[in-house]
Amino acid sequence: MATPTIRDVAREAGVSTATVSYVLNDSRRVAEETRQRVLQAAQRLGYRANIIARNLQASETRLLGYTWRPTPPDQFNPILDQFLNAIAQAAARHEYHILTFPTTSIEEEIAIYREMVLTGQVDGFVLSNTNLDDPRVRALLEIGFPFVAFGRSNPQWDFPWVDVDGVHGVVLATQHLLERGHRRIGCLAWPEASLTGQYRLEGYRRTMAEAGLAVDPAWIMRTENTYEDAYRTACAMLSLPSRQRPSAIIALSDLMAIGAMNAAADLGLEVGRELAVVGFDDAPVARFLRPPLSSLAQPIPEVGERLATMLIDLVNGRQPAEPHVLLKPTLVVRASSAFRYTE
Amino acid sequence: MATPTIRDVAREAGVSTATVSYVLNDSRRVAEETRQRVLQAAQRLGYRANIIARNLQASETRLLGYTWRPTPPDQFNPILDQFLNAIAQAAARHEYHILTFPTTSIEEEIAIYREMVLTGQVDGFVLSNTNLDDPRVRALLEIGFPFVAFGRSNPQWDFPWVDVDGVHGVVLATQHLLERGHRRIGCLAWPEASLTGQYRLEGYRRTMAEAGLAVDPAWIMRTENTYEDAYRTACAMLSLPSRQRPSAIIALSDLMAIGAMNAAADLGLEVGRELAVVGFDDAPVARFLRPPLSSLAQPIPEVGERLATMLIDLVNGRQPAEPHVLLKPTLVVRASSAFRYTE
DNA sequence: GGCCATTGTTTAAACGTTTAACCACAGGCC
DNA sequence: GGCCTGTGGTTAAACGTTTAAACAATGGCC
Repeated sequence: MATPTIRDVAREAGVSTATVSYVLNDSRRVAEETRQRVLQAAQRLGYRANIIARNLQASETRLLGYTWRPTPPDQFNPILDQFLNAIAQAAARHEYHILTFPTTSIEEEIAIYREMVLTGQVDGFVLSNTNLDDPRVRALLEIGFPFVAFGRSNPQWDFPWVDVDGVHGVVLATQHLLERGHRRIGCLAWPEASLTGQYRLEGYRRTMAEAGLAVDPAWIMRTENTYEDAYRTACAMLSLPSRQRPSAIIALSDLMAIGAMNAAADLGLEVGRELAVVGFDDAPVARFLRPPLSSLAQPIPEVGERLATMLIDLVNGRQPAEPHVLLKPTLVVRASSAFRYTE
Repeated sequence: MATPTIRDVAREAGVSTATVSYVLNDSRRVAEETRQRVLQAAQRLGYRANIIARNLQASETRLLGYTWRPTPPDQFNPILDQFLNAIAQAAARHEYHILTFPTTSIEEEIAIYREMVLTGQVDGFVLSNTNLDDPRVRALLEIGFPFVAFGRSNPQWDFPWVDVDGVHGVVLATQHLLERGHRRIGCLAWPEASLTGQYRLEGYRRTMAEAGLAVDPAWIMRTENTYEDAYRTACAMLSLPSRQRPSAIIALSDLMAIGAMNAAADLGLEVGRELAVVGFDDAPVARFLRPPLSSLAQPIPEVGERLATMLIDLVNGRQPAEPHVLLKPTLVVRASSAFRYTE
């Protein structure tokens, strides 16, 4: 009843364990007749090689570690599901699996990385949500352990990453709004410390400049990525005198976009007619909002796919073909910004 | 530079590997002086026992497997984040970790379970989203491998599960609506095949019966758990003649509740004044909707916590103290149903 | 017939732990 | 002095693979 080992198969086939291993892994020439005997014996016993034993021998785990901070109740994580799935799927294709573990702070996260490296629990790590001078990146570079990151960190540091081009995304959004007739466009941005926030804001600034439009400083307001903050800040922006008030708002996340939409509604402004709103992330719920929210969709499946294969390359000592990948988001236009705006 | 093994520590401390192991695991009396020498040697070398080797020796993996179907684009998964975190956290407390892997169908899922059991890749499984006569439950019972399920399946089958009491949840919701003056209450339900759907609907039926109210068959409409279906179905329900039309709708999920809210809006009915809507799951977005959506919150952290500890008990051959746990959801009342209704 | 190459198989070490079984020694007791 | 007990340590097997190295048998060639 206990699961059969390679020894059982060897006995059953009247052959040594080495031969069994060679047959099953196709790693050496074996006489056809013997081959068949072994295969049949394995089949009969329902034998499958034990993974831990194999891993010990190969001194690898075929596990990739991933952790993320649990989402606080005033936010939501629109991509975890897709992201996790994408990396797990790509990993599975190479017979790797994802090991998830919870962490509550960056410090704890780093401590656990160290511990896992030392105990040999995983072969590499996937980081997400990196920031400027991210201490996790620094730590892993210093340890010299394989990892890849969803997001950039410090141009000086050489490590493999995949990121979504925030500049390009917001350029698309801004151009789209300009096309629809908007001239006063506001941006609900993140604190300056956020690298992702910097890129996205840059897209806005650049496009406005190229269009020859001056940006009123009151049109750029920074807040934390929470609904409440975004709501309050949008209220402030929309309470500007009517000649100064933006007719369109780009929010750096869908969560904040929802805050803006609700602020507008509470101030008696109709989103989709008097005010345009565009978000970022294309959260599943964006389609279901009233009006449906335009948003920048990140190619999360491809991000995950690329990260996983890059990491597997690294783990196996291969230099990834493209260690820095910048993918383009696509703008999904919905009713919140589809209308033509006229003064 | 290579990570040190127990042999290195033994050499460094001038002692055998057995002694090192005994000291580090506190599994036998060792003279204090030797103990210190070993501890210091280990410290000096930064030694940590290799997990794979330990696992091979103990023939365990300290991994718990979990898989879920990626959410299709017309739905969302409001609890994955929390759930995964809860089980990972509880598991970590006992030095277990979660292994995630993707599957695209129930059949594939079962095949992978079989494979993982045979190759000894995990010590047990966490199932979620179980249904009546769930084939996964049947397969794992037949294999005789440790698992726990979030959700019930077949009263005849004896297996450990944790579930949220759907009957009680919808009883709460229905009572709440009755209290606010509603008499014609509709229910957006799931296809009959859904066990969870059966329980929830039962809560509605029971409460209506206890209140002595006859349920018009047109008030119960079944659809798949998608936004589009829910929207269409809600339109149908709200297009009933005004004396027959429900003044309140209980939807079996927040996704469907959103469909109902939008249907109402499109038919010119004001949710929160003319129509009450209550959902189920308390998705993060429920708070941000307009009006904010009342919903039944599932105690997901506790579900995950219980499941993980139950599974770890099982894996270690202990009978879980409570193998069947039914937790109560709580009703979160928000503006979508807080108002008092009068004809 | 001796030598060599080729083919097919086995032997045994290795991966890094844990742990049962054994051993050495000291002290106490008769 | 012999025996027993307790203490503190070591030896070696085991977990289940993979794989380098050794070995045996066969056939071809000079």
